[in-house]
Amino acid sequence: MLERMARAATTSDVFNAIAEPQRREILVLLRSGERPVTELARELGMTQPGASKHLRVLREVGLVRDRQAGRQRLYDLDARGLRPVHEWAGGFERFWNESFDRLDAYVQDLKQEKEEGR
Amino acid sequence: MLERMARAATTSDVFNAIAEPQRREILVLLRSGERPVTELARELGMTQPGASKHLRVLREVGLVRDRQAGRQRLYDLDARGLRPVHEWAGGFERFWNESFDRLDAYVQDLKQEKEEGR
DNA sequence: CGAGCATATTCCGATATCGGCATACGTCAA
DNA sequence: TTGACGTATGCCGATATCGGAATATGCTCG
Repeated sequence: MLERMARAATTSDVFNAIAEPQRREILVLLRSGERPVTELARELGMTQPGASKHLRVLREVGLVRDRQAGRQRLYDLDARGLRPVHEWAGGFERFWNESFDRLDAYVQDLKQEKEEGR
Repeated sequence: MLERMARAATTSDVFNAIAEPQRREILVLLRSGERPVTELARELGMTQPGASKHLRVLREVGLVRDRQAGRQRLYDLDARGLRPVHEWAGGFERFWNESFDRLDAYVQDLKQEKEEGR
């Protein structure tokens, strides 16, 4: 069934789902509690259909849950899917610290040269 | 100049750059040291042009550095750009733990019921 | 300089993305 | 039931993505 894909479907994994800035903003907003679509749209300055579409993606990768509350549909955060992202990036911690050390050493060198210079 | 964009350019931010699985694999490989393009391609089972293209993206967002070494171009990890990703995801730690707690509580409940049942 | 290896770029096709707009669906309340 | 509100879906245009294949560029050594 699969013809060649142009890019991993945004709907198929968390890394793709959070590649879109507005979706990250939605997730951040949801940390302070569940919300109906319209309110999210308003808070983020997007249209209602826009918000709905992003929420659909987030739901499909399991980052949000929804429940019906009267006429409204409340969306709620389910952050468990972000753990793999955190862990994956964390696997590089040693390396960005290393880079920092190098940078730090470099800055130290510059300072020293300057002081020795005058 | 900017006509409407279909998606944030993959080349413009780290979140998009790491949305592609093969690029994540490249980064992981580079943790064990710098490598020429061909070796990366071989190790990941991709074509040379394919590897080059992914490396270009990674370079443009600053996740890798390259240096010329004879005929080869060696690519090296610069993981500093992954720190924001780690931190962003880390901002949800409290929430996935919460979810875990809930799940845990639920499992406990099930156990208890079972024990009380017999 | 010219051969040859290493890498980058270009062009292509198929597909996916995102935003906007119109509209369908769903639920409640009178 | 009908109306009104809240939300989802469908379609469109512009653009970007990815992989493959061919080809261009770069660098080194004889």
